[in-house]
Amino acid sequence: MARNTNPSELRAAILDEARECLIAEGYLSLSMRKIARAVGCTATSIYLYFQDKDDLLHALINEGMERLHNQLLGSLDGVQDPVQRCHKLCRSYLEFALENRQYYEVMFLLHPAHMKRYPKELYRRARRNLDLFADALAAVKGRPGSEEKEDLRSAHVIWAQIHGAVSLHHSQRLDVNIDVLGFMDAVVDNAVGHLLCKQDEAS
Amino acid sequence: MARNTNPSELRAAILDEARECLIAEGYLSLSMRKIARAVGCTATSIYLYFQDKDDLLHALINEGMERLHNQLLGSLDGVQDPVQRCHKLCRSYLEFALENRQYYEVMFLLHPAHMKRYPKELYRRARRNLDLFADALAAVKGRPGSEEKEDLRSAHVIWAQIHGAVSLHHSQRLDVNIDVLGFMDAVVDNAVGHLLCKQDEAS
Amino acid sequence: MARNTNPSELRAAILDEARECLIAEGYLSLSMRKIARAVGCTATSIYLYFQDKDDLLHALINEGMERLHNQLLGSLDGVQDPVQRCHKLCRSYLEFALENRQYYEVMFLLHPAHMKRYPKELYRRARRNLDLFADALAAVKGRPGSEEKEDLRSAHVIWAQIHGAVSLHHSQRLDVNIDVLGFMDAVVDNAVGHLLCKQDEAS
Amino acid sequence: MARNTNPSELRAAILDEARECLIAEGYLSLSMRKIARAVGCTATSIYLYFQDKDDLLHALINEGMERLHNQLLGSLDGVQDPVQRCHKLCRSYLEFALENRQYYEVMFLLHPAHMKRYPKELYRRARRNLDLFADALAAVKGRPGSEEKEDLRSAHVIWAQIHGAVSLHHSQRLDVNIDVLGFMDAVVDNAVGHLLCKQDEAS
DNA sequence: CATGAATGAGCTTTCATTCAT
DNA sequence: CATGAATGAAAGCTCATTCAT
Repeated sequence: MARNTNPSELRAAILDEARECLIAEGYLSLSMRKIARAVGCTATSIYLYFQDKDDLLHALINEGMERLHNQLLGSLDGVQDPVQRCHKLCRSYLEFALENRQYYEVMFLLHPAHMKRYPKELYRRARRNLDLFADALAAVKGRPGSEEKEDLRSAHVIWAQIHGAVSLHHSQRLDVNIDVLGFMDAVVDNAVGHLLCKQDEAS
Repeated sequence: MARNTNPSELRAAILDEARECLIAEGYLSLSMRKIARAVGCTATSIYLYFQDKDDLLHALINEGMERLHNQLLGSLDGVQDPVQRCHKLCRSYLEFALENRQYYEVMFLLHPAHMKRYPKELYRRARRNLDLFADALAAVKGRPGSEEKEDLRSAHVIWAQIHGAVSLHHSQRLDVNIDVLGFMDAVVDNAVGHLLCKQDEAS
Repeated sequence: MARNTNPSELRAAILDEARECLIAEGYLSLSMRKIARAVGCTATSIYLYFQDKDDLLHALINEGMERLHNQLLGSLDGVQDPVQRCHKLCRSYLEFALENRQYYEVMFLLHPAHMKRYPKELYRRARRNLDLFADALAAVKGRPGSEEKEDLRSAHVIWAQIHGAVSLHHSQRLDVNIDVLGFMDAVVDNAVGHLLCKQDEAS
Repeated sequence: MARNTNPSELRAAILDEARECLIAEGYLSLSMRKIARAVGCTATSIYLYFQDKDDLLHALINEGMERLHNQLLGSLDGVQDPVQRCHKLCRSYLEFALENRQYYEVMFLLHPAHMKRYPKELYRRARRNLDLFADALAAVKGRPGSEEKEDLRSAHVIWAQIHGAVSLHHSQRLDVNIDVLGFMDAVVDNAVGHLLCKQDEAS
């Protein structure tokens, strides 16, 4: 495992293990040494591929964003109805968040003070996930891409709704009397349902 | 500053500084030594007032919950209309969250794995804040206190919406093109508006 | 428990608790704070009765020496035969050692570097325990008190034999295949038996 | 001294200093920091060579056991007479103990509660030292290796005798009027002499 | 006689990072 | 491309002790 033929294989291995560590033990226990031990190389070697811990984290986040993007795209496969598409996106995002807790936390929750600023070019790619939501919303309203600002804001509102539910769940702030699955259903309904409601009003 | 005239002044000062440290660097870098340095006492002294780090955090959370409760209660003063009351609660909660990021993070974001279990009796007091929302919702539906479970869930949905918005903002995940205040308005509208919408349907 | 009527009751209580702590958790965990907590007074109060931790330890050792002395004396009650008396002393010492492990360690094992020099006047009292052995040995040889040096040395030899057995047992260095009780019997036999053996030779 | 030419020099230096610290202040005050300071490296560096404090202690014990073993073996060189061999072993052990108090304490006095369990494979090597005694005793009785249990016990009795003398000396519990060398002679005589005495009886 | 407040030094251990090779 | 050695800072916490009251 230690000696790889392909030179960039090690980089991949490091990312893999870092992800595993992250998912298994959380950000707090994510240490260069542990990753190195798991990969089978020295801690120093990691610095050959990543400037520092933050750089590694950024790569990790980026990877997560790609995965999320693919999952979101996949969820839209063959779905035509605009409202349905919104629904699918929410569901898909929710699933990703619930299945990748620690990952999700680094991606969307980690306090900026603990990380260097996320680089612009990476951010641009990450933004595509939000755009999926915005586009879907625009489609619902029948005007593809126009009035971007409003769609972007609406996307943020929906995002906030789901993100809030996820993060309350992750940090175990939900009351014990709440049935989690039912709650999540209600959350998605509220996020998307409101849209229709608003639309009905408009029409 | 070391020797305070008032005996419990130091305790208050520690709590204050702990809050400051939290806002400045987040939970992960909250250290007893840093707090002590900021306060102007030794780390050991902190242990005179708090059993350990977790105890200090619990005190912080509790303090925040009390403040929030008072603020929420205050916001309802003289407001009769049930829907208006919901609106007020949301606004008030939002204001608190935005103005007290330092508190807010420990109160609602800090992962339990990083902290001893929050003591039951403190939790019971904290729960009152959620109850305010649930009660207001019940009032909207015209059936005071009945169907508690559904009201509790609805309260959670609203809470998730606002909490999500706040936490995205705090962790600086909101797109730069988003006008924060406008976004927050939209969030509250969505949280409460949906209620009405649903009610209209029902009627 | 905290407020005693008799002023010197507290001193006694401190010693009692210190002994308990010592027996229960060993020297390493013996802390002024713990003792104070157990007694129900503040750590500061201990300093009213004992100059410092070493002073307290000395008092503790002294107490132990007195107890041992009484136990040794008691064991001789009604026993006339000189050799029997030697035997009884050994047995009695052994019992004390086995039943008061942590106590015993402080009395006879604690590294001098961890304690101020044991005060002369206390030492003199402690010496009486050895004297009991030396006197008994002298009696065996039929010459009461004469040739003190040789008797003192012999007493030390016997003492070393038993102390060695006890201390190997306490620090769990005895092989698992050794039956402890049988071993201790053999040890006492060896300590005393040799005496007789030597005497037989002499006669 | 920080950067050593020979890579494993530091490891040796650490062990050396640890031993020195032990003799100077005893186990209780043995601290990684102190060792590091004495060696001239940082405390962190110690962790490059030893997993933790216990690991360091185990290494120290092991080293001591090996040395003792070699010394015991050496003392038997060319000695044929069984009783003489017993005598030599005792003398040799005694010399080791007196000349290596630093080792000796960790090896035979340190309470297990203060240390991780001594690893089995190391213990097996350490046991060889006791076996030397047991074998020598069996030889005296003319039955090589048989009746192991009894020989093992006798070995323990002798061991206890010498160990007791040594440990009283180390912890400075011997009376000032005792001539140490003479005392030690008497101790060895007692340990071995008794054997012969017993044997004479038997014959 | 007794306390409450405070200190400073100490502990073991982990961390991200660097540098010479 | 990769390593082994080393560092300095920091963490949470406990300790014996002092001092003013």
